[in-house]
This record gives sequence, C-alpha cells and structure tokens, in this order.
Amino acid sequence: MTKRVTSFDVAKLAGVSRSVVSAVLNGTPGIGVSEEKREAVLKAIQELNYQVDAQARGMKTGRSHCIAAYGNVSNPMFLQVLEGMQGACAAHGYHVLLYPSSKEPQHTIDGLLDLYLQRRIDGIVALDRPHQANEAWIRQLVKHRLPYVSVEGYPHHEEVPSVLMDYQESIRRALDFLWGNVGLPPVYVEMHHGAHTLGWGDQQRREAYELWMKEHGLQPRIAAASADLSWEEGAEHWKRCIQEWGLPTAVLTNWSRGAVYVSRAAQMMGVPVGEQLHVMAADNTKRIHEYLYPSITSMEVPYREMGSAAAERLVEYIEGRRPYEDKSTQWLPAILAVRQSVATVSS
Amino acid sequence: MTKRVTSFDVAKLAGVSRSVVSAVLNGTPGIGVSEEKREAVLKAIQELNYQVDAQARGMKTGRSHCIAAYGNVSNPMFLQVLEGMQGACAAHGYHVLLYPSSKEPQHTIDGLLDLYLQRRIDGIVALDRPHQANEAWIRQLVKHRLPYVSVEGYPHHEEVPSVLMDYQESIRRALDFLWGNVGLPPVYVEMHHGAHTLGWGDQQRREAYELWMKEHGLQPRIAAASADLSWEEGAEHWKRCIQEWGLPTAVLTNWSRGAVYVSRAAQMMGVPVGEQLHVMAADNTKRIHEYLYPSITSMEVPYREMGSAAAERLVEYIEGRRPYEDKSTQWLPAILAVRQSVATVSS
DNA sequence: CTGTTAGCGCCTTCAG
DNA sequence: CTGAAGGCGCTAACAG
Repeated sequence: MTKRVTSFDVAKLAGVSRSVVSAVLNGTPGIGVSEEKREAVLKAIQELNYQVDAQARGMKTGRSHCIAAYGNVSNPMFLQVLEGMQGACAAHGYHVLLYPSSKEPQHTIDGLLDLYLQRRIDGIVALDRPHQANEAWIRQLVKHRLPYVSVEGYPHHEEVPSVLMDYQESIRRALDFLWGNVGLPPVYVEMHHGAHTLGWGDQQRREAYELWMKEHGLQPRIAAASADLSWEEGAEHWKRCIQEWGLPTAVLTNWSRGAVYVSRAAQMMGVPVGEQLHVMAADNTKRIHEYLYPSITSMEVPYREMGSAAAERLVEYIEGRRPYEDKSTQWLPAILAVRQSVATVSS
Repeated sequence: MTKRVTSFDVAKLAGVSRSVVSAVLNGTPGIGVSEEKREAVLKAIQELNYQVDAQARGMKTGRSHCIAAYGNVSNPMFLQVLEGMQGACAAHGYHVLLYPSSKEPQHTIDGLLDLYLQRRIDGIVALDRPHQANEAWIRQLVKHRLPYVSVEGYPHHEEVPSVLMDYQESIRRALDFLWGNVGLPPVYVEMHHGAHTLGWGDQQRREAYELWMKEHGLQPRIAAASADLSWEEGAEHWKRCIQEWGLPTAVLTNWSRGAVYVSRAAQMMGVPVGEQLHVMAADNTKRIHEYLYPSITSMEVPYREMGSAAAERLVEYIEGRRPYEDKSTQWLPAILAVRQSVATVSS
C-alpha cells in the first residue's frame, strides 16, 4: 500500500510552490512559469507517478468530467452508442457513467437529475427516450440547465437537442442502390407490431418509399405484415407474397427481421436469394449477418456515430462552446452495408 | 438556474447544526439524534431537494462509489455483464464507469490504474482479460491494493479473484438433458479458430464430454471443425458429417455457431431438426435465436449473473467485508434454455 | 445528545 | 514570477 501522492509532494520534490504545480498541470493562462521550473515539475510528476485527485479538483471546479449514458441495457444497439460516446469522451477527457433506464424505483428518471445535482455528472446522453409524458421532466432539465442530448428521440422538439438518422435519405439511398444494381421496381415490406402503429421513423421510411417510386414513375407496392406471427404462419404468408410479386423481384424491408423472413421463405421455395430475389433491409443486421446465408444487404443505423456525435455535442454544451439555447437537431446519414442478398453490378 | 443547496441550508431550515445533518444522512453509528430533529432534517432535505455533493463527500471519505467496468465494447456479451454489474451496484449505491479495452494510447490498461489513483473509481470488474503478459500489471494492482475482480478470466490464479462459469458442469447438464430427452448417444462438435488451439473453457468442455461418455459406457464421437471455412465448404463438411453419424442422432456443439451450421446443413438435406436430428449448443445463442428456425436449445453462459456476482464481490472488498487476501474463484452454473432444436419428453 | 472545529486536496486570488 | 491564504462542501473527532 503506497501512500497517496499529493501536489504538495510534487512541489517539494520540484522545489516550487503548489500553485506552480497547479499552473503547470492546468496550463493556466496568464500565469508564466519559467521553462526550467516547468520541466522540474513535470519530472517530479513522472517520478512520483502523481495523479490529480479527481474529487478534489471536481469540488473546486464544479465539474466531474463524467457524463451519463441513459439507456436500455438489454438493447444490443445501446452498446454501439456507448462505444461511440466512449470514443468522443475519451478525446475530451471525459468519462462515461452508465445509467440504465428501468422501472426499478431506485433507477427512475429522476435519479438522473439527482446525479447532476450531486455533481456526479456534467450532462446526459440519452438513447431511450423517456416517455411521452415526460414534458414535466424536460422542464426540470431546462430549469436546472442540465446539458442533455438525445439519440434517436424527439425530432423537432423545441427543448431537446437530438441526434438522429435521416430515415428518408436512408430509404432513398437504399432504393437507388437496389435500382442501380438489379433494375427492378422494389416492393416495400413494412413490418410492425400488433395494432398497426408505426413509429416516426417507419412513417418517414414509408413516405420516402412512396415518393421515390412516384419520382421514378413506378407503382408503389407495399406489403405490411405483423412481426408477431408464428413461424409457420409467417412462412405461409411470405411464400404467398413472393408468388404474388412474381420473379425476379427486388424487396426492401423496413426491419431486418422482415428481410430474414422473406429470404427464408424464398429458400424454402427453392428461389435463389441474391439472384432471382433480391432482398435488402433498411435497418441493422450487423449483429446477426454472420449467422445468415445469404447475409443481408442493408442500410445500417449509424449508432456508433450517433453516440459519438451526441457526446461531442454534449461536451460543447458543458464547456460553454455551444449556447445552451441551441436545441437544433442533427441528422446523420445511414451506412450502406453491401452483402450477399442483392446481386451487384461490378462497375 | 437554481443555486446549489448545501447541507448548511438544510441545517438552517431544520434548526440544527451541520453535523447533525451529516449524521442523519449517513446514519452514523454511535451518534444519537433525537427523533424530532431527525424528522426536521428529513423534511428540510425534502423541501429543498437537497442532494449531497458527491465530490465533496468523496474527497472526505476517499471513496468515489464508482467502479470501473473494463471490457470490449464491441462484444455484445459485455452488455449483459454490464447489466448484471449495474443491478448489483445500484443495490449498494455504486455507479458503473465504462472503461473500454482498446489499443488506443489514451485507453491503455494503465489508464485504469490511474483512474484509481485519481480516486475516480474504487475498484474494477474486468471482462476482458488483459494479456497474458500482464503479470507485471497484476503486481501493480496488488501493490496498490486495488480491488479487482475478473469475469471469465484467470481460473486458479493466485492473485486475481475471478467469477467463472462451471464449464464442466455445463456440459454434464447439457448431456444429461439430451440423453434424458432423446436417449441417443450425443456426438460432440468442437469448433475452433485457425490453428487448433482451444481455450481453457473449451478444453474443460471436451474433457467433461469424454468423461461423461465414459461414465455412461458410450463411445465418444468428436467432430472438430474450423470456424473459418467458407459457407460452401462448411455446408459440404456438415452434410458429410451428418451422413456419417447416421440418423436419428443427437449433437452437442461447443459454440452456438456450430449448432447453427449443423442445423442448416440438416435442413438442406431435408432432415427435420428437432425430430431426426437433435442439436444443442453449449454456448449462448440468446441474441440470435429469434432469427433462427428451429431455435437452438443451449446452455447459456450466465453473463448477467457473472457481472452481478463480480460487482457484489468487488463491493465486499471495497467496504472491507471481505479481506483483500481472499482471491478465491467463484463458479456459477450455466443456464439451460430449452428451445426447438431438441425434442423434449413432456414429463 | 449537540455544537464547534479541523482538515480532505485542489485551485485561485492576492500580496510580495 | 513566486509564496501565502482562503475556501469549495462535507465528515469525523472532540469538546461542551
């Protein structure tokens, strides 16, 4: 057990006063330190392996250099957001504190605000959007001027800056890709849960599809389907669809799961995917494509990039480089991942 | 922007001294506070929405109430460990700081030690095991008496307490399950990467398989296969294997991927999986089984539970409830997930 | 049982 | 350019 090394020890070894050590460490502007003293301090720091006490510093400065990542820990996509946040934070000397969204009393959304009030965090990046009802909570944020950036939530909200994927653009690019490579008018498969209520993103997607088809003088063909069918029901359903569509054909699905289902049905019918039937998803298949054959071409939601952008922006707020009043939404492009389920024209 | 509320404000409102506030907050033992004062303090805290300044407290106590989660942010399993850690930490008033393992200079393993020296964290739970070479680093840990618990690493290490799954037991239970339900001598499929070097866990699995077969008077049948084959090569390989094994048969694979391959090959041959061919994996399929048909029965590595156990234990070290010298290994049982790829005997 | 006091380690004046 | 001093908000030890 080595005893804690303080700035006092460093000062003593370097033969200077503690304020000089501090000045060297923080590069305090407007305070001159002679080059030799500076060297001496640095050397002493090295020698003693001195580390600034984060708590003491934080207490002084009022900053913890930590930001909270609020999200659903059982959602695999969250990990990608974390990865992005992490990168951006590290670059700015910040750390990421995990704060899961959950129903447990000890982890309500209020806890997040408390964390800020406790000065444990300097701001929040949220993946999970707190319920609609949380206008009240948002008012709290604003009241305390708590820096907050939302990932994939609240497009066009007055009070919450967000980072989102450009859904419409992603569909346009997907369709361009399909059209350019296989030259067939794409069918749009729209998966949904239970009562046919589409999320905002899926509405955008559909709209973009319809527009694109119109612009190309093509008749939109949309096949809606519940994601809650049993495997057997689903298989029947998709086989029927494929027959209706005729072959060859191109399919774009809103969710990757849809692409998997269609692809599977085609294989059961002996239709070669990537030759007679071209399938593409407008959502992430990243984590599963190694288990699939053929693997599915898709437009990936850039979760990592979104996390990174959100953290970057949060730090700007925290460090006052961006005014708190700037609540603009930031749009990121989707990422095209070319895989096996669509035949490609070699250029 | 509301001004910061301090214990001073609370004391004033409640009409007591600051030390009383502190005593109430921390339930300081051996210090009596009359019930009415106590109430008054609590009421004042409520009223002012007072939150203790974590940094000030930390500075005083020398504890940050944060622990670092060290691991590979692009490994989906890491998220489950985080989930477990999170739960255990929350229960003890700790927070989780993310610290990714990576090659970037700003995020070396040394940074973790620095974090501790900075008093930013009180201890570490590691999923990624720092390279073999890191005996030197481990000595550092011990020198500073840094609380450290490893998940899935260092079985039987002298200096590092670990939480691991009981691989042998998991295989025994898998075989019991297969045997009990389909009554066929299971073939063991052993996937590996490149040069045939098995990890410790896979060695344990194989050993357990051989032992179990012997105990049951059965002839072990092991099919080793590289995970690096192309899809076409793999498909051919597995079809041949299935023919060799004959039908009906039962198969246990060390990795879930093996189970997927065998299952796929069987389907291509028109062999009904879950009827003529029973497949089970000794590794997690959790994140993918909704994309598979039939879904794969498996013994899941209890990542969440391991994270939880590790954090729990770490807190014991931190709070001195477990002596730092106790470096014993903790074994957790695998979790049986019954799905479609094995026919089950209804009891 | 209560109130006072002395730091924790750092940063930031303010005089020298 | 340097040294001394004050205080951030809290806890713990010590008097009353």
